[in-house]
Order: sequence, then C-alpha cells, then structure tokens
Amino acid sequence: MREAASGQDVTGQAASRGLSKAQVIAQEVRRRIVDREWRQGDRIPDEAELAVEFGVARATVNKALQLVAEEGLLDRRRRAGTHVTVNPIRKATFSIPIVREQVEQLGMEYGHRLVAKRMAPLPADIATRMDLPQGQVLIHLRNVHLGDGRPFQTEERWINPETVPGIAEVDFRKANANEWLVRNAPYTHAELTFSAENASHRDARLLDTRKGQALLIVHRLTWNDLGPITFVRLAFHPGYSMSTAH
Amino acid sequence: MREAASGQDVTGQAASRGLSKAQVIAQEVRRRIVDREWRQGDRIPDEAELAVEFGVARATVNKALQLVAEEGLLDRRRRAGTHVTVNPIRKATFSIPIVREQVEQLGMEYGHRLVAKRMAPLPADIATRMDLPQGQVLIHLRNVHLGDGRPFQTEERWINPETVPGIAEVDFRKANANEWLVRNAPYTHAELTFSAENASHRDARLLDTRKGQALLIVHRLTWNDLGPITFVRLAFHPGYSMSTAH
DNA sequence: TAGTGGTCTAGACCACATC
DNA sequence: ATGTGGTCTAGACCACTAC
Repeated sequence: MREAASGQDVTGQAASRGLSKAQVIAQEVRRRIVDREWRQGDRIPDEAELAVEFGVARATVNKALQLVAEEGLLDRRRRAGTHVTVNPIRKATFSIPIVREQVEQLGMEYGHRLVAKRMAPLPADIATRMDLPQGQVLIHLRNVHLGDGRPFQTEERWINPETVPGIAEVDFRKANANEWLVRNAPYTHAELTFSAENASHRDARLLDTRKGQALLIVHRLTWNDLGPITFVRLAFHPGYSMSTAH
Repeated sequence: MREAASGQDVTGQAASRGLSKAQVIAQEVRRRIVDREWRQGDRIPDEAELAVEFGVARATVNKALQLVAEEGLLDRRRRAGTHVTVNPIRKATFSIPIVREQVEQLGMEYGHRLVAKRMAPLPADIATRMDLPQGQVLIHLRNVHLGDGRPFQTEERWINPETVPGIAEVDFRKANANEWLVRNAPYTHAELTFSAENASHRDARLLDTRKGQALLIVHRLTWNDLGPITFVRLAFHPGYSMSTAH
C-alpha cells in the first residue's frame, strides 16, 4: 500500500510541531473530509486498517477518531463502522462569563447593587424550567452589576438552598451572588437560552436606558448531582454582545 | 487504606448501569468535588494513587480525570498535579441549527426566499471579522426563511469561494445556501455571537414586523483548514429564543 | 532533578448492531 | 454469526515544571 508510507510521513512531520500522534492523525482525517477524499456518508477504513496505514497502535487511531467524532465530523457505530457525518459538526463551546471579570477586562471598575432579596414561592413558569414543584420556597434576588458606576447587567435569580449548603448564611449585600455561587457551588451541567426583549419599565430603570430599547436576554440554569442550583435571567446593557470562546 | 475497598465498590455497582470504569470514576470524582470532600484549589491524589484506590490501571484514571478536566472541574498540570478548579466549569455546548429542520420541528412548512445575490467587495468591518483583505470579492446573499409562509429568520451571508469549491455553480434560488453549505462544505471551527437590535426598516420589512421591535441577532463565522468559509448575520422573528443543546 | 501528567503500545476481551 | 468499535491493562518512555 502506497498510503502506508505517506501516512507515516504526515505523522512524522507534524510531530515536530508538538502534536501527539493522535492529534496528527485527527488532523489528517479532517483534511481528507474537508478535501472530500472521504465524502459525506462514506464509510472510512476501520481502525485496524488505519493503524497499519499510519504505523501506530489501534488505540491511537481510536483516540484520534473519537476526537474527530466528538467534533461532529464522524459517526461511529459498532459493527457498522465509522462514517463521515451527513450533517457535519454543529457544535460550538460557550464560555460562561463571570461578570466581575468581564467588567474588569473592559478596563472598568466593577460594582454591584443588591436591589431585593427575599424568600419566595416559585412561580409556575420558573418551576417548570427548574423541574421543581410550583410554590417551593427559594431564595429570590435582584441585582445590578455596574461598570464604572453605570449599569452593565441586571440579574434576577432564584437559588435552590437544598443543593447549596451554606447559602443561608451569605450576606448578599457584601458578596455578589454570582461569584459566591461560582466559588462555592460547582455545577456539572448548564443550560443557556438567548433571546431579545424590548426593555420593560423595570429593565429600563435598572439599566438606565429607555423603555423599548432592544436588550439581549440570557436565561441560565445550572445543576449539580443533587438537582437544580440556580435559575437566572440576565438583561444586558444595550449594545452588548456575547460570543463563543475562541 | 479503607478507600481502596469502597472505591472498588462504587466502580462495581455502577458498572451494571452500563457505564465504563472511567465514567464511574469520573462520576465519583465529580461527587467528591460537589460534596466538597475535595475543595476548590485542593490538590487531589495523583493518578497512581487513585489507580490503587479504585483498583484500575493508571490509564483508566487518566481518562476519567481528563473527562472531568475537560468539563472544567479540574486543572491538570505536569509535575504540579491535579487541582480542583477555582472557577469551575464555564462551558456549555451549542448546537448550530439547520433552519429547515427547526421550522419543520415546529410543525410548520418550510420555505425560503432569495432576496438578493451578487458578487461584492467585502466591507471593512466584515473583512476584519473574517480575517480577509478588505475589498476582496465574495458572494453576498440575502435570504428569508419562512415557516408556513411567514418570515422566520432573515439571513445576510458572505461566502468565500476560495474555501468552497463548486459554489459558483450553485443556483441559490433553488438550493438554500444554509443547507447547501452544511452538506457540501464541512467546517472545522465555528464562532457565534449573540446580540439584540431594534429592528431596522429593512429587518422589519423582511420579518413582517414593526420597526423598533427587539430582535435576536446571531453572527456566525465558520472556518475549515483552508480559511474562512462564510459569515452570516441572522435576525430572528420576534419572540424567538435559542438554547444550548440538551 | 525528580515527580507528575501525557502518550503510546501490544494485546486482550467485550458489547453491540448489522449482515 | 461476526466484524467493528469500546475499553481496559501493564508497562514504558517522554515532557514538562515546580521544587
């Protein structure tokens, strides 16, 4: 097989760039897909065959293919083999920001203001989202995050004390809820929802803008193994935009 | 060590639920972090030690810890060891939708309308985003996606023919650009940016809504190994929201 | 310079879905 | 039934970097 030699060449070359063999193979696999040597729906050679071609152990090919499959370019099934995905990769990673860090990275001084704090029964719509019984009593907070004293983002938050031991003792006038939770209540799963709303009276007042202004709204839910931790609705100042990481 | 026995128990139990050893260990590691047995900033036992505790090979522990590290709960550095992340997981996966599928999943009939197609030089701001020279000539499209005949989403798109062989021959009145690209130009990297805008005259007209209405705007850039493929600005109908997968 | 994670290997066994 | 990917192992060597 002619490929055996050329495959090894590719591996050898790029290894000098500090990539692992698996990464080099993954790259070569991506190239073959992008260049349409392997077309959408095609079955590609099996792991054992590729291992011979690239001159590596099957486990190494396995790792490489799992990488590419995770990105969405390959579908892998036992016995059926590995196929080029028909509707390729549709994933992007999202980095959930810490507000204080964001503000400071923009060169502004961070501040925050606690608008309201109370224990309150869950409204029906939010109970549904959090998968908790309606009427269950959670901590309810309203906050404004400030940059150089001007409103940056409003935050309406519900916290489930059952999944966050120690939360009852926190003084949210001093400690920012966002940051306290991040540091003390690690989550294992998050869900984000993006939408746009014309600023309500309340939003306009809190964000120091006019009613009707288009605002980016983010709803965020976090969970750990014990259940839902917190649900938060964020409203950003006009003109703000939020990007996937890199 | 007492842990040796208990660790093996955990592994054995959950294996019956169809999880691999590595996944079971990852789960146990997450539990220890969430339950604060291992606190933020703590250094956790090294791989060899955990391998003994759980009664598995070091490679299996390695895989488990890499999983958890990828989620953001652990920081791993050679020689320094593995530490519980101070600012834990901040990632969420985003699934990039295919408009036709979205519309059809809502039980509506999909349609699309090509508003404009031309070759045009890149404006400065978009050239910067795409990392291409200003004035380079790309394909420029305006589209409206319809659900049951009503506007669902507008799309303004720039396509780089250099990274998409075969694009010149496509008739975009018949083939939807979104779908043609997805099926024929696999990308390896994507970037999404979310913002909100008050509907301009043009947006309002295309989306059949009133000027000033808050719209969710998504900018999306995709690349393959050859360079940028396409830049697109999406404006959604009022009330639309977009969520992370799962 | 020594301890830690990163990677690779050869071999093995298994689970599963397709043929 | 059987070929394919999924996983695990024991051992090895390497690449970092904190000490």
